[in-house]
Amino acid sequence: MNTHDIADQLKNADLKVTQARIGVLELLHSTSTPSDVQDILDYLRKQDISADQATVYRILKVFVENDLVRQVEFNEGKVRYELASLPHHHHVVCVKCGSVRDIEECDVDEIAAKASKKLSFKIQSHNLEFFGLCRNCQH
Amino acid sequence: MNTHDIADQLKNADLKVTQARIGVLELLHSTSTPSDVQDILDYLRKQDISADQATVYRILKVFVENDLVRQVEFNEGKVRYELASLPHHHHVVCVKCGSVRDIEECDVDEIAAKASKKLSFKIQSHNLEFFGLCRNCQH
DNA sequence: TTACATGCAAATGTTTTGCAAGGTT
DNA sequence: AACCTTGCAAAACATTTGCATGTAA
Repeated sequence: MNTHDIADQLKNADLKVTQARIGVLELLHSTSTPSDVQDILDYLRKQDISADQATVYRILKVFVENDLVRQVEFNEGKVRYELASLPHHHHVVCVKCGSVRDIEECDVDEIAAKASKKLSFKIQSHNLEFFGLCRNCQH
Repeated sequence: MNTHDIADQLKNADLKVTQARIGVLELLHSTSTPSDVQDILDYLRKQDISADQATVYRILKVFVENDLVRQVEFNEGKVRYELASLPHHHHVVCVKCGSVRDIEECDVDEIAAKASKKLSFKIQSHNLEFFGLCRNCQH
């Protein structure tokens, strides 16, 4: 995904194309582990874009509202962000070293459908995270 | 669950029995929605126990380490806590009004087993939260 | 008595907001 | 030009830490 395609992604969502927004999407496109705000600020600084933290939070808010990114949490007391366009998946987080792996399989929709009916909820999304020890940290 | 039983719960975990710890467990026993730290502070104040916030965080840390409570997050940028002794379940969170309902069914273990094998992870726990609109907020 | 738990205060980390200035369309 | 986006500064909220004091066992 190059800068031009990313700009299109923004235009399609009726969002103005700015350096900071492009930078945020670039980072999220380039990594598989969901990024937190600090990751994003560090990346932007390296790219000489250096957006303010308030700007990054506002960008992420707009992106979530426009379904460009999703929020994810790993029990850290802070929110992480990943592209909403990623194929649906879940995460396995190592509680010791923090490494993250993806899981492609997801049979959660059935559970969601049942719950939706039973509770009269209109379910829009779900988060599923696994916690444990990665291969290295098991010793 | 009365105060005596809660004290036993602490003794079984080799933890000293204090008013603040009893209070925290009392609250978590009394509600089905996972509590955040502010909920806990408010509850303790009402009970004239009034623990300091640092104390509450330390209590929760010890409780998590001793498997008395679990951490849960609803994409709020903060951690919530619920009893680990609750039957395994998941949550449905209304993104508009914040109301929370429980789901008892859980077929996630199969997914976990597969992923565990594939990634050589030793999976210890998982969080699954659904987000959507409750019956009232759909209009 | 002894080890652990707490209070207080301060620091650190995360997220939000107001307002003026700047940039995109 | 009009509207949206950003920077800056400050505030609000969430979490952690050091150290002296208090308390359960």
